[in-house]
Amino acid sequence: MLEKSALILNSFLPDGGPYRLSELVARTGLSKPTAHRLTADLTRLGWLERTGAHYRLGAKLFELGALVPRRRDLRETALPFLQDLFEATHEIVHLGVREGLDVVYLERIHGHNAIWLPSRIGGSLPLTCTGVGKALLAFSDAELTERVLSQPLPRLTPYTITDPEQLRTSLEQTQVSGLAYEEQEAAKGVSCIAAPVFVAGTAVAALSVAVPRARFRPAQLAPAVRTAALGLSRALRGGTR
Amino acid sequence: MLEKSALILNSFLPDGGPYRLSELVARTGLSKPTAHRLTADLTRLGWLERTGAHYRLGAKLFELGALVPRRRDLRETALPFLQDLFEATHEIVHLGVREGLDVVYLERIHGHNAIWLPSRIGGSLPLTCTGVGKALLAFSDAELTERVLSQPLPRLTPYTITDPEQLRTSLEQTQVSGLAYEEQEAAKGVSCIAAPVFVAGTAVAALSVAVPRARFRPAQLAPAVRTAALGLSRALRGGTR
DNA sequence: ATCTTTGTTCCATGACGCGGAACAGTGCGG
DNA sequence: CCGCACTGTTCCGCGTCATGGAACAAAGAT
Repeated sequence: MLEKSALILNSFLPDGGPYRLSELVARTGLSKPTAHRLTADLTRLGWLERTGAHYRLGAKLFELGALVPRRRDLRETALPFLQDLFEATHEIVHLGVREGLDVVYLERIHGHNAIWLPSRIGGSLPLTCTGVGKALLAFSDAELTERVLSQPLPRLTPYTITDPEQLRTSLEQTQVSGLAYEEQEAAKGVSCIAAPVFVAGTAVAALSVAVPRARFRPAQLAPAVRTAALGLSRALRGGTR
Repeated sequence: MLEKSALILNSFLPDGGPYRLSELVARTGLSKPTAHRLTADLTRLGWLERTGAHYRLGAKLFELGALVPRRRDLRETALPFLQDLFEATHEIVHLGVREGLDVVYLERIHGHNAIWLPSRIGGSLPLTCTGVGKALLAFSDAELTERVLSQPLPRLTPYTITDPEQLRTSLEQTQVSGLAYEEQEAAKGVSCIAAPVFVAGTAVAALSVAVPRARFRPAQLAPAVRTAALGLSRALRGGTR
């Protein structure tokens, strides 16, 4: 019952629908009457919304999701630093954390005419081909790095690094510089520079700036990203101090 | 089963816990074994998280909540305008929509040393004592206004307007000016100016700037808020045009 | 050390979730 | 205009699994 409801709701990942009843049946493997009854129940609870034949995730989930402490608290204290970074660069700014072998984005702010990127708030991407992901991976347990490098590296663009050794040297470079670079590995034509956020010696998050390749100027961006990451690290350590 | 799970999750509103099992039992009215079993199930699904004796809302809800189309789409197209408004003012910027007799906040951005406000992303406040709420109410059906005015107006501060006639004239003023003012009605020491966002003649959202009373300069803020609201209106109407 | 509160396990009962099947509504193509 | 295919909805008998009282264990409190 609960598990079947979770099947339905999870079938909206990663892009949120909308889906018709028969599509949900196909995606979940539930029987038609069961899916029908459950979608009706979920709609009454506000977890789904129905317009005509189309089901979408419901507003109640938005309210609950915004309260999730592990996400909300970090996002809240990070926001001023993300704003600083945006104001300094006027490029797309990300905040992300690690979840298993993926990065989950907690925040993503941008201005007008923002270029397309696969990153979404609440969405996940591989650690291996994103700026935020590489910053997190470079400062995680060596054990995790080995696990990631030992399996095939997912490819998002023709420029995605899929050779483990090449990725390893890239990670080693960020370990010495404290900055992760990513060039067209997640989206064609866009490069990215990221820095980890440390609390008690472990990288708990990372933030990044994504820039169209044409106007990618690492020398300008690096100090801004590093400054924001250090500021956030300090804020997380010391409370409001 | 589903309903009881919803009882548990909803009992985390409005501030997200954490709660112990016995607190959840008290908040939901469920029996102890049932609550125990359901929290275990919800934890397996990632809808709750447990650290020691404390339950919190889980990361899966954050992922699902971020996908809710009715919230995500509006937030996404509004963000650049909210950034403009923040950059112009460096004060707390809100985006909200109406949900019943409340306003629900979709976005809330701020810088360092932000003052305290009761508004939270995903949280709701009365339409009657918030800038965003008054902007929405002033441009809704007269029927809704009458319904709101006919019942006792909730009070958040000593300055909250609780006299229906006083609120009515305030709403009439915003109808002619296109701007809603709120002075210490939601939080002591903070004033707010808001403007509605129109699509096809109806106010679908509103955005606002909240400012410490000491440096509240309406003449500076009004054009910025109005400009952002008009820009967002146009963007919602015309797509990317 | 005793009492109180909280968390966990067990189990007999029966409520209700389940899905096959049959029906109704919708849209498409001939 | 009619039939066909598909989707959505209702029905209902079966059997599963959720339910909560009770008893037990663990953790604080006095």
